[in-house]
Amino acid sequence: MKSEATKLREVRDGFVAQWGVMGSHWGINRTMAQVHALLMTSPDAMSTDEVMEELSISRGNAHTNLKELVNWGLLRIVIRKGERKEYFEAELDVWEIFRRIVEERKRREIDPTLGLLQECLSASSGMKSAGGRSFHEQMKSLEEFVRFASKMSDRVAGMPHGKAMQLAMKIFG
Amino acid sequence: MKSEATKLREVRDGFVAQWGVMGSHWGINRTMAQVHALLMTSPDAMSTDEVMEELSISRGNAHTNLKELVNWGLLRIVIRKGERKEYFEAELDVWEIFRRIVEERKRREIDPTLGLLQECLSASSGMKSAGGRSFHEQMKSLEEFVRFASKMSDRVAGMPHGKAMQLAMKIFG
DNA sequence: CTGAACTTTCGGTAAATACTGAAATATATG
DNA sequence: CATATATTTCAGTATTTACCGAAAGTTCAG
Repeated sequence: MKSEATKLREVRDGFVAQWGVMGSHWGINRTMAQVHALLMTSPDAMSTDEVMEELSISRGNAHTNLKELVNWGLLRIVIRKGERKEYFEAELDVWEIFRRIVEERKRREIDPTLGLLQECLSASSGMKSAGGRSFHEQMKSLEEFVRFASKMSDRVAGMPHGKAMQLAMKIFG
Repeated sequence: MKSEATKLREVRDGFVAQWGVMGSHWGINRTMAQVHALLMTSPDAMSTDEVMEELSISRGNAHTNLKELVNWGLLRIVIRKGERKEYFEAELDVWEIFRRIVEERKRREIDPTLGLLQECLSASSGMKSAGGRSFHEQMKSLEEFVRFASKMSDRVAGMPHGKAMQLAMKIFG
């Protein structure tokens, strides 16, 4: 009979591996997603060496991805007194995780897109030809929409969990 | 002095190229994003050959990406009477574009994630150890949240443009 | 200041992904 | 059914992205 600890290790390893696959299906580095999954399901903070060991990856790789996750705000660095090593612990609150991801994706995806659209918008303003005007119109609708989406995602991600749930109820009701 | 047609060609080429860069920054094939940009700003439907020509890409590449965009529901195939070639035209309505993208990303990103979480949830239910129970709890919060997000994105993407705007006003108000 | 503990960087390499070009297949026309 | 026209597939190749491991850099205690 399999011990509970063994079973847990198996299930957790499966989770880590699959979360990595998911990650790569939505444009996130596989290893980064695995590190995140590992720490989200770790009872304790882990050091770079422990992460290397657990995932069988190199120091450089572990380092890069841990730091990237810190940049995303999904991991925190913690220091244990009397030790010089850095340990990493995951943000566990799902709403907080969601907010960080929305914020980061907005910064990386939405904001630069908006910039591009605004350039095209002004570069094509005042064009007289049919082609020029229809291009301008299309840029205008896109720019309006993306600007709007940007504002909305700020709003939602800025809400505390409770407020967001209230709002959600309105949508369902 | 530069003619308006020349200027338009420049601006549009810039848009197509940059839209491609954007795409690759959010996990979408660069070429696919370029093809999409090209057709969104084309006054007329285009054939595979015209797309190849315009973007200087091979037939196979053009074909694959055009068909993929049709799968996403972002392009339609149109047939001109008296001709055997297929032409492609883009969906131009921004709300419609948004809905298609949300739907597709949900199908690819959210649904499989939910499946994984549900497996981990049931595999860890009833565990007695501290580690087992905290793993189960974490899976539970994630599963609840993702299931909820899934439902919300269905709701929003299922709304007609007008309804969605009304709702948006509530959030701002 | 010196050495040990730990972190960061980076050139070379491996793996994954996208693209080409041509052949194979399908479809319409006479 | 023969031919021309158009679409689809795919093996080989090119490009991009991720990873390793060792060396360089940093920090801190003694």
